[in-house]
Amino acid sequence: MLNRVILIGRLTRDPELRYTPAGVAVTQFTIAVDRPFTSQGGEREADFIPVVTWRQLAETCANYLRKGRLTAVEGRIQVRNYENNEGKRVYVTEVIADNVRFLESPKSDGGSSRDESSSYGGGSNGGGNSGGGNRPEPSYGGGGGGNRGGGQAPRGGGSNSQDPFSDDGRPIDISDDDLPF
Amino acid sequence: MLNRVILIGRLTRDPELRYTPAGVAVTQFTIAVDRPFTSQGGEREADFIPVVTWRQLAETCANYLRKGRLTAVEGRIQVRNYENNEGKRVYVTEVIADNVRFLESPKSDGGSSRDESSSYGGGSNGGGNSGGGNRPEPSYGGGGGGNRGGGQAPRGGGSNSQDPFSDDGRPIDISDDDLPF
Amino acid sequence: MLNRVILIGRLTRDPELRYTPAGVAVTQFTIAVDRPFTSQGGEREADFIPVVTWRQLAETCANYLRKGRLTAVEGRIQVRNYENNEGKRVYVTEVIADNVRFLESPKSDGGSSRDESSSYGGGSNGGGNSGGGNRPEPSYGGGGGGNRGGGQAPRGGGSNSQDPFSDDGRPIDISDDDLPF
Amino acid sequence: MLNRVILIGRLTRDPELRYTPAGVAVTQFTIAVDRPFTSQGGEREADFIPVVTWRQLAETCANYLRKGRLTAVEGRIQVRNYENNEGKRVYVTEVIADNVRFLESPKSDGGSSRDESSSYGGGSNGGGNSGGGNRPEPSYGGGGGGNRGGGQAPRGGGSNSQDPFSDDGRPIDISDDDLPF
DNA sequence: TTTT
DNA sequence: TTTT
Repeated sequence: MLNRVILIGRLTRDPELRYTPAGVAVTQFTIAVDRPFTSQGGEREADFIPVVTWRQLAETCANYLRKGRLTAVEGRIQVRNYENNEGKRVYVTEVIADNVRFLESPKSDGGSSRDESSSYGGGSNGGGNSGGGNRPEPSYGGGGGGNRGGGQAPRGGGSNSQDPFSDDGRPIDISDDDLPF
Repeated sequence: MLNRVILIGRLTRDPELRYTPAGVAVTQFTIAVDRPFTSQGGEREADFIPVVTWRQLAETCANYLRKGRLTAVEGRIQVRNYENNEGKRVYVTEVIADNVRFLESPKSDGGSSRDESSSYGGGSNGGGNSGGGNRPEPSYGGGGGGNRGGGQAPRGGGSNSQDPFSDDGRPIDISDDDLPF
Repeated sequence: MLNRVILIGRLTRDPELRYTPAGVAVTQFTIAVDRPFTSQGGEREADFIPVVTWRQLAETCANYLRKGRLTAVEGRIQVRNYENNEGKRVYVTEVIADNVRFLESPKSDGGSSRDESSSYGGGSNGGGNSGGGNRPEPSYGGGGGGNRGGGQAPRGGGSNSQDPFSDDGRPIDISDDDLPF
Repeated sequence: MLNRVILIGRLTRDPELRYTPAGVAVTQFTIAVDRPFTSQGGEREADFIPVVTWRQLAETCANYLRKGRLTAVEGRIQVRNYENNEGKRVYVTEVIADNVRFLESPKSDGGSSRDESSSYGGGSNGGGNSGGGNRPEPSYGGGGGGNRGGGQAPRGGGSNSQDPFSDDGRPIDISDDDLPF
């Protein structure tokens, strides 16, 4: 009846934008959220939490988020399941985001995104607010918005039995005929 | 850096209380949270979200929560992983709760409460931890409290490579020598 | 950039439904939320938090919420201000709800709302989902939904300088020419 | 029974640290949170939300937060009231924070960081609580932690009937010798 | 002005 | 009285 999640953490990789066969944008990324305590060995551990965004928000995320960027995510927990190729049911837990806030401006202007991401807050921060190469930046430095009560994993017409995110690379094999948003 | 979850839903089963070898109480249950929209076929689906509580809160939950009961859970998302017996890494996502609120009072167990038991195919609470009726109830009808910034899955001294919740039945195979709380 | 509130508590009074001059429904109520600790004297205190809902959600709340009812509210904090009749600026903090969940069914069917609130989980639960007297009930026993990113206090065309909730009784003195939702 | 708030916004001023007569640290600040929509006139408005922190967290906030800094706040809504000097009851709504995250590092104020200083009219934080430059910074760029279920208005020995923030006055006398990180 |  |  109520399902709300708020996370602040850093992207572990650049986001992945795909399109469903019907052309709906889906972006997937993982954010690392440090745990509020240290482990036995005194190390700070993190939880790596998969996030999914849909439609307009998916495209904004794909455009503006990059590996290492500090990000706030608001959404709900979704648990979907599918049968893998060994006939075993696999459960996948993701945060379906309806609001994403970019807490860091890109700043870098010189390098590739590899450069940027390898630094993790370090690296050359030089050069004002100017843009990272070829992408437009949101005026506010914030972003997000979204389709609340809406965003969700599309349920395949016939087969829900495949992980839409398992076959990286090409258009995902899901149907989106009647997405409820 | 920030990781907060709030859920309201109903227990899919009676909670399971166990103890680590060092005697720390752990309770696991799953709550079903209806999605805020209907599926293609017009059915209302739900997410089944695993919840873990520790220590005092674990014992309170084991005492007062029952299958079908409407419950609010506050906590954080934790993603742990272990290697299964086929040598494959398995990821488990759970909500580590630090606050649980009992939104329904037990009402009686003798008979009249048809209404109550009809939710969730209820009825026989047989086996396991159950045994309705013989437990004290919290005066307020609420519950919870907890160890924030604390609760977490204990990380085994030597082997983290086993799902502590996979072998239902006997004392779980985890070490808790230095639980950080 | 992010503003989210989740509350569970009980209505201190029946909700008040009004309409703006342009016919937009607004419902105001206060929920009492017990504090997670006791006061000096060992008494359990509560915060009394004003909640505002708009449009469809306002009407649903007016129809189904009653004094004493346990309720979950999701929304954002809004601080508005106006100048009172002594020329002094007054600040009003409210939760603008976009999701409200009814955690208790009405149950009573005979009596007044006084009767209702005194029962508290008691009373006859008989007869499935059947309705409390003269009002339709939501099928699920839940309710809510709403206009996220939307709901907000309408800002008066000319004068924002009056508390829209101060003169109980008749149509509120606010303009809603271009409510952004 | 449940009361949780999460905010991300910017400090409108430097935080104010004080001590209760019994020596408990209290820090107050306001964060501006942009609304998720624009007003009639197309302007982006904000809510200005007062935040209170206690004890260790108060001192950390006083040490590391500054006007303009992007900050995440987690806590609960508290509504207190007192009688003002005209004998009228005044209601004050604040967020009592138990977790504060510093989303922007100070970066330095000495020289190189053009980028940084240009964004906030940086540099001289003149007067008040400031003292730029001479404080250690948290290694992670994050901060916070706190006393959950704890943070609360200290209950004065005799009179609770006074606004602890009413006697604004002069610079406060704090030490930061033993920062917790 | 407050709910249970 | 407000931040960017």
